[in-house]
Amino acid sequence: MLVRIDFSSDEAFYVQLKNQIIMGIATSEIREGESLPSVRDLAEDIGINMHTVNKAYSILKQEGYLKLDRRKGAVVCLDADRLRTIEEIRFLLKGTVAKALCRDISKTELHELLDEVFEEFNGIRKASGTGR
Amino acid sequence: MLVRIDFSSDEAFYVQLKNQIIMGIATSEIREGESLPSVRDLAEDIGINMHTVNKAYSILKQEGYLKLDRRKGAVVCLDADRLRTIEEIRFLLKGTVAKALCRDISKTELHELLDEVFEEFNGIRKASGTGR
DNA sequence: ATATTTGTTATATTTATAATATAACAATGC
DNA sequence: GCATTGTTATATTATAAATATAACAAATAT
Repeated sequence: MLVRIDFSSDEAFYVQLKNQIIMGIATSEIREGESLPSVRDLAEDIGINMHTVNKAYSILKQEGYLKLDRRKGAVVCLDADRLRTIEEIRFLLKGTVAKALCRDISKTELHELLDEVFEEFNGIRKASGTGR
Repeated sequence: MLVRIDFSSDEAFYVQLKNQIIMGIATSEIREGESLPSVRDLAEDIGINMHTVNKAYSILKQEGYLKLDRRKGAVVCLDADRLRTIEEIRFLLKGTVAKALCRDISKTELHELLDEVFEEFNGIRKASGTGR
């Protein structure tokens, strides 16, 4: 899977990496059971330090996106409990809605934008046997 | 308007302040044309440095939430162009949808969550003559 | 069996950013 | 005139990010 670090961004490298991996899982670019490159390989590939990659992997493990297996490496394994995820999403939406309200963007418009973003994902997502 | 800094949070003070002010505008706790306390007063009130408050105000000014007037102080003034805001919201939604897809949270569920968050805001928001 | 690669941990250093501390300036209000 | 406003400048401290080596145990490969 393709990863690119923006070295001029104000976002921390490990955050960029973490988000791109989540995006990769969401678009089925990388699927459940599949492995990511080793921390050393990926670090070499994208031009950052091994520990920075390790930090991203560790957080993704803690947040329930990866399982770190000695034989298979970093394996995509989505086993977080739904309730906590829903609370996280509610929190994210709260910030988004706040900004929308400040700009007189209506509830309807937000729903439309949400649909558009979903359409965007459907365009990128690859066919899958799992239904995800 | 009420502001409280969580000193044990991992979020930077100026980010906490910035988000709480945006939340305050969204809930009409503070309205367009109204002023925030001076950087020195607010800093004193919430127990942080003047420059940290100034940083939050400056960013809010740059992002089109405040206008800094010498006579009135930091005045709420929402004049950002809609297109850029919509792009920002689309970006935020993209991240949220990605996480939702990883957890098998459906489009319908997200729409429902969005409605719930709106309901939450409607509960908090105070009546206003402007329609905001 | 030996060598290599894996995740993982430890320690140290450098760099960047956040936060604080004083100080000062020009413009405004009282 | 005097206090307060946003604003800028400079310096220091504290924290976090990023890098650099190194090492260990477990697993894989040769």
